[in-house]
Amino acid sequence: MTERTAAHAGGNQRRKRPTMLDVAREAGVALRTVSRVVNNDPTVGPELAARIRQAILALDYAPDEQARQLRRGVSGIIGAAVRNLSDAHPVLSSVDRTARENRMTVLAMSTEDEEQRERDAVLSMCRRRVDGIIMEPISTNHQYLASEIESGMPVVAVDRPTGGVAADAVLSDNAAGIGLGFRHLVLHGHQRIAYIGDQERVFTGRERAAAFRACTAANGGTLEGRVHTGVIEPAFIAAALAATLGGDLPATALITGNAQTTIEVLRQLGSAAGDVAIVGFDDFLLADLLRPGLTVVAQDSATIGRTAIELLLARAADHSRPVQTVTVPVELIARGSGELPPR
Amino acid sequence: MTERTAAHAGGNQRRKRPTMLDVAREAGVALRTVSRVVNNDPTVGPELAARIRQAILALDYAPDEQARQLRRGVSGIIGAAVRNLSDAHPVLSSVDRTARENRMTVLAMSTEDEEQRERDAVLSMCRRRVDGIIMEPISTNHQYLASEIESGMPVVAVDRPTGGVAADAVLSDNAAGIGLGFRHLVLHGHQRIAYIGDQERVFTGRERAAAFRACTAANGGTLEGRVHTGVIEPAFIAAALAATLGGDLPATALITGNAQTTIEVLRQLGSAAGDVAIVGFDDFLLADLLRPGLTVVAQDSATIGRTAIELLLARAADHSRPVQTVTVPVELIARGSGELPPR
DNA sequence: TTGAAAGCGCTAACAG
DNA sequence: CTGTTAGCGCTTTCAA
Repeated sequence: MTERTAAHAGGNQRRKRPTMLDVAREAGVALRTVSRVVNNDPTVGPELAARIRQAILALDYAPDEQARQLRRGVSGIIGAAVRNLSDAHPVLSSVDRTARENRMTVLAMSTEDEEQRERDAVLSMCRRRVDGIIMEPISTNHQYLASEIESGMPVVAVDRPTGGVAADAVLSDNAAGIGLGFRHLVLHGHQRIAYIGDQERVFTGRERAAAFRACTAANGGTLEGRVHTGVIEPAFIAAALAATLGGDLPATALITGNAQTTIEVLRQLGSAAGDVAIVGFDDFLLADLLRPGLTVVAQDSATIGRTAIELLLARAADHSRPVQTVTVPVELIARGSGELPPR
Repeated sequence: MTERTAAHAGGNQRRKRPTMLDVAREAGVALRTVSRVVNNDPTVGPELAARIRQAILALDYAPDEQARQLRRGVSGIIGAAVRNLSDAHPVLSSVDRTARENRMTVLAMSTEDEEQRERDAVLSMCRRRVDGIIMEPISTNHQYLASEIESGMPVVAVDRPTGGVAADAVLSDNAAGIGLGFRHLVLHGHQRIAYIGDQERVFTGRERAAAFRACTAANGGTLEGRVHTGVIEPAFIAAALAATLGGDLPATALITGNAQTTIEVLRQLGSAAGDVAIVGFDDFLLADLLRPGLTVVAQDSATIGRTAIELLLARAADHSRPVQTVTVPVELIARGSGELPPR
């Protein structure tokens, strides 16, 4: 690591920031009048307004949002507690876009899938008096939010519902997604289909596994050795793969319950990935560049993010509106891996 | 999209949030004393402190960070203006982690590679009085930040330097990275190596293209038709690929200047990707799952993010310290595509 | 050790 | 149309 050091900092002499009062003095008017101009209040004489605007430019004045918002009681900030900031996070991106369309900015904090972190993040957002919170719940119990919600903090859960308190939520249609994948595989000749996915104490893991069981039963298949749920780790995936692909009647097709599972499965299958049909839940970048291309059940992140903001703003506008859960459709994208015939 | 609506919102009756004064009254003490307890000031009698803490719990009081920070003059927030929030953004993740280690939170805004958006984002962060700003510059001129920097706002540029104002910066060693890739390909027998990358008005595009030219020259090769820089779009990539891989003496190896270029190149090459050796600048998720695995020059995002925060905090602590540019080493990761022999 | 009072920078009643 | 006067919820001199 190389460090190149310049002669000196530009702003050695730290200039004091001008306040609204400075502008008022500069323009020879009262504080209130400056405030009016800053807020585009039309009830200011045109020449006075011009003089004030000139003073603003001369002093290079910019209003202090923190102070303004303390006074007005709104922050213009929406908090987003998401699982992580590093992986592709299309929902966060959509939230950000929609927030900006509504002249709000997003304060994102990552929970790293830890309950404690979720709690810290969300409560710190509350203390910062954000105008609302969008969260991907990690905990299953959100009692700690009860008093905040009661105080009028809009909270919208995304991907999973909250537990213990009523809050608006935006969820993907997990059951339909599994159904899509399952039927797709059956249509391509598969009868022995297995499922590998997240632990069932996680909401999505539970919903998807249940849907898979229902599909299998409806299709007249056996469930024995076909459903593997657990913490996504190499060892678990290895065991699940051995169990499903080994034996007398190995599965000819696999449904993987989320992106993390899919990726680990592909990694472990290596060049054998072409031997078994795969439909993955969740789309991800580069899934189309794999060979075979990965067939996925894709969530509609854009709609999810937009809907979350809409629910949040609706609740902020009307605190007594009924709590709502919106289910967003998913879509199957065929790219090759899900169309492989049984072998 | 299905909407399920519950009977009624929990918090129909919006409860007023308790203030510090409420706590003081509840505990029968002065406001100041509550403040002391909240800030862990040891000069409070133990039993009084206990009584106050009890009142805090009873009222479920949480201090208003916005007010506290207005008064103290710090916000506890670091602004991060990054190119986007959706793609994997390892630097943002590292910034977030390091910020939290320093008890600060990150306000991330995306610039979407637009100069106007960068300006809006950064100036809005300034108005919010964040404690410092980390930015991936899009513009080449940052005069608009001069007065803010002069007022003491710490600004750290990441990936590219600022223009027109002196600010700390953290950059990857672009020249070394290109050198690593180039030598790696030469070592594997390549003499006709081409470069496809970002337009040269972008700092990194310029640095990497220049380094590639220097390497080629030092290696005694021709530059004719070997360097293609432009806005990364399918048409540009198609033209570049046609030019480098067609003709009498087609290139046998490719260096791609950034992740976006690499991905588009791979997409267009399709199954022909195994015919030409490729070293990509920038690592990305799943690069190891491609076949052949993608050989990359990887930036050290963790170090970049951590260093950015460190520079920011150092400047916040000492506004007259010299401006510094830190160059972070890169690393070549061989996965197959860069080890293909010429053909 | 505790308390009263004065602001941080701004907006919002209410007069003139 | 403009100015005066109170605060938003908190920290911080400065006395007691």
